[in-house]
Amino acid sequence: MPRTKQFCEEEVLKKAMELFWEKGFHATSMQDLVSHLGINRASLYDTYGGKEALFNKAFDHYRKTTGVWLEELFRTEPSVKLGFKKLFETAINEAVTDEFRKGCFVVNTTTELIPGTKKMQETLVAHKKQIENLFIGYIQKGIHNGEITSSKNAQELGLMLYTLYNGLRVVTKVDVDPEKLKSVVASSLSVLD
Amino acid sequence: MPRTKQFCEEEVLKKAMELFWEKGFHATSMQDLVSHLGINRASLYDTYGGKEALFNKAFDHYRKTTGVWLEELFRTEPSVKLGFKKLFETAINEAVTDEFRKGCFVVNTTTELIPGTKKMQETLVAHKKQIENLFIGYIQKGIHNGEITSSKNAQELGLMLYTLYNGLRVVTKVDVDPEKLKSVVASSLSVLD
DNA sequence: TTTGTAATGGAACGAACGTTCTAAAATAAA
DNA sequence: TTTATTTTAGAACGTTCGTTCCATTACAAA
Repeated sequence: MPRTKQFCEEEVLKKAMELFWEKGFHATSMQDLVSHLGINRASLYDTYGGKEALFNKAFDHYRKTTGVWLEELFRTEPSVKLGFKKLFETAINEAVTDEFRKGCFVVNTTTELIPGTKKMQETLVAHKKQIENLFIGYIQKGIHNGEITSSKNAQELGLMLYTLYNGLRVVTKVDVDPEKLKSVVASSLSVLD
Repeated sequence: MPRTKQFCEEEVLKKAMELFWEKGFHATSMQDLVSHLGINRASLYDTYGGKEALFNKAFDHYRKTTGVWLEELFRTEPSVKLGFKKLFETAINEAVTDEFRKGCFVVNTTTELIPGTKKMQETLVAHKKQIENLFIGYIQKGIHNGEITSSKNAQELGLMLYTLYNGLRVVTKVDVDPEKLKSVVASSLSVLD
């Protein structure tokens, strides 16, 4: 009696994510989505609900995949300084590579939907806390390792690097000079010495 | 024969600026503007052109006023480190004070309209260059003064502080802990030592 | 092969969009 | 006061918005 789905929910969600990521919530129309997702308008509403519900699902998908990626990076890279270097340089390389200059979906959503969307604000507060804690935990690991001087304040360093990361995601939307930015990253990470 | 205007163009522009600043380009409707500017719809079109033209004028107004303010700050504050401290802490205090959490109009516009608006992209590239050069020039002044070690790279420091500033404008839209952020700023500015 | 659900294309909905227009009211200059 | 222009309120334009609905087609399970 139950039937098998004839399209892959996650693949469609990924396409929706990329569209919202590139154009933002308000500038992306349902017609845009219908045109690009490869499924019918009615199926879209049946499976994901309306525009806002789809956006939230797409946003969650982004958080999940990038979160998993970041945890993996921090888990497998023993050198904290190198781990952060990889994170920042990945962002730079993404900016150079991505022909659409989408930037960071979280940053874009933060500046577009705050103020105004209370629910999203809560999500973004939770997200900030989550990523900040990942940063802080990783730095603490470095302190325990002896890689980072134990006199350093992990919380402060974490917030600083998180802030810098957000800034990087903004300035690289305007223009990218990978060499300059990488040297900025390198010298910024000297706060960990 | 020529008549005097019956409303203050700049005051109206300022109101438009605040609306676009808070809600962004796409989420601000002409009806919103008509409702808040205090002038008639027809006058709005006559004086400022359409929505896009009004947005551009409002955006230029923001650039101009903040640019003047920043130049004044850098011109009158002889201690470079203190000047940057004031700049960053002003952003933090603004985030605490502003009930609407508008953030930075330039950052908001960057993430909303890139990619997609070629003309705006060019404006934002010019803006980045302008502010970066202000940063760099100020740092160079500090190097000449002897406040900053002459071995430092002014360009790199400028770009770093500009990036951090952009990041600050993003993270403070999500939530604000002024004390934590001020200590982050303080320790970040130790790169100038 | 039959059966019931999934997916489709496309029409249709009311609402809101940016913009234009008109005719009346207000007001500064002559 | 007369005159010329600005400002006004509001209707109206065609378009697009998000959403719903329906008849048809496609297809997996029985």
